[in-house]
Amino acid sequence: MADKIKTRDRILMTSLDLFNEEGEPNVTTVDIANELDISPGNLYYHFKGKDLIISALYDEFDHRMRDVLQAPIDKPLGLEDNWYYLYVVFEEIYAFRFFYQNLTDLQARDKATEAKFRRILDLKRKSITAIALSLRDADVIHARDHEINALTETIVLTLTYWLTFQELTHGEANAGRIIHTGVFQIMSAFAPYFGEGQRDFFESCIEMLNAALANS
Amino acid sequence: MADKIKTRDRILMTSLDLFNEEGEPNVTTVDIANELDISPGNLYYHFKGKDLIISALYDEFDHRMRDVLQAPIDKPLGLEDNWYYLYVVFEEIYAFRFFYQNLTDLQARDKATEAKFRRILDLKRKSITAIALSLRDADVIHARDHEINALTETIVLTLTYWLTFQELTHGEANAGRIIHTGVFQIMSAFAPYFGEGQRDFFESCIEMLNAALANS
DNA sequence: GTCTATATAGGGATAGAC
DNA sequence: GTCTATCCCTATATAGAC
Repeated sequence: MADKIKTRDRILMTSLDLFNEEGEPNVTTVDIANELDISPGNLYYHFKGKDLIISALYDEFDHRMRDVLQAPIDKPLGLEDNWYYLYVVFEEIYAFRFFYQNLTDLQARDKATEAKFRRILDLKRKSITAIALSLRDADVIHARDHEINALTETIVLTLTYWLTFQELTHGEANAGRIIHTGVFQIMSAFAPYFGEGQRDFFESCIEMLNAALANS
Repeated sequence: MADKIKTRDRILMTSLDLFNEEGEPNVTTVDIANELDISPGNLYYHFKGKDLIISALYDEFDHRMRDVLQAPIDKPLGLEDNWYYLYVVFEEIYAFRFFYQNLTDLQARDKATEAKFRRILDLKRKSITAIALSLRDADVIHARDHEINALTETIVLTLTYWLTFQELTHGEANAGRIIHTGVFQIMSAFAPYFGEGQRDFFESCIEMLNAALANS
C-alpha cells in the first residue's frame, strides 16, 4: 500500500533523471514515455506538454531551495555549521542541475520561472550575507560592509555556476568531489578576511571537511 | 572595391548577431537567410548546416581569445594595465556571448569545440595566474601560492559567467555597465590581498575605472 | 552564386477506443 | 488511466533551374 507511486510522480522523477543526465534539450517527451514504458498519449494525459513538466519540476526545486535558503536568515547557524550548510545548498542544486545548465534558455522560454529564479538569487544573497554578518559578529572575520557585498556576490556566483563549471572543465565526475571542492572554493573566498587569531579555526574546519569527504 | 563583403562572411556576421540577440537555440537557418535577404538554398551552398556556422564562429572566437589570453603570459603588463586587460577579455566574451549562454549544450553537441574550449579555460587560468604573480612580484599583493590558486579559480569563474549571470539577474542591460561591474568584481577579489601600503593604489585604480566608465 | 520548389525527419500534440 | 494511431508543424536539408 506504500509502493504504488502515481504515474504523474513517476513522470516527474524520470524526467528529472533524464534531464540531469542527458541535458533537457536532448530529451523528448517520447524519450520520457519510453523510459517509463508508458505511451506518449498517457504522458500527455498527465502533462499537456514538456514545458509543463519542466515548470512542475522547477516549482519543486523552488520550494525546497527557498526552505534551505531561509534557514540562516531566520536564525544564525553554529559557526562550523555554516560550512555544512553550503553542502546542503550545493546538493539541492545538484539534484536539479539540468536547470542550471540551461538557465538562460529555460528562462527565456518561461517568464514565470524567470521571476521565481530571480527571487531565489535574491534569497541566496540574503542568506550568504546573513552568514557573513554572523561570522563578523562572532569576530571570526573582519570585513567592511562593501567587502561583504562583493564577497557575497562572488559566493552567489560560485554557488550558481560551480557545478556547471566543473563538469565543463573535467567532464562527468563524482558529485561528492565536485561539491566538496565547491565548498572549499567558497571557504577560500572567506579566508583572507579571517583574523590572524582565527587561522586555527579555519584550519580545523578544513580538516573537518576533508574527514567528512573521506567517509562519503 | 572594398565594400563588397563575401556572402560567406555576411552569413557569419549576421548569424553572430542573431545568436547573441535571440539565443542560438531560437535562431533557425531560415531566420538567418531571411535576415540576409538570401534564400535558404543559398545559405546551404556556403555552409552545409547550422552547426558548421556555429563551429566557424567558434573558431574565430577561439583564435581571437587565445591571442588576448597569451599577452600577459608572454610579457607582464604594466600594473594599471592589468585592469584594462580585464575589459579586453570581457569584451571578447561579450562579442561571442551566445556561446557562453549555452556552454554545456553547445559542447555536448560538438566534441571538437569542447576540447578547444577547455584549452581556453586553461589559458585563462595561466593568464590570470601570471597577472597575480606579477602583482605579487611588484609587492602590490601579498598572497601565498595556494591563495593565488584559489583566487585564480574564482576569477576564471567570474570571467566565464559574469555576463551571463548579470543578464540573468537584471535582464538586458547596457553592455559597458555590465563589463565595468565585472572588472570591479574581480578587483574586489584581489582587494583583501592588497597590502596596507597599497590601498592608495587600489583606490586610485577604482577612480580611474570610474572615470573611464563616465566617458563611455 | 543564387534562386525556387520540395523532400524528409523529428518532436510536439490530439482523437478516440479500451 | 492507458493505449494506438495519427496529425501537424517546423527546422533541416537537397535538387535542379537560372
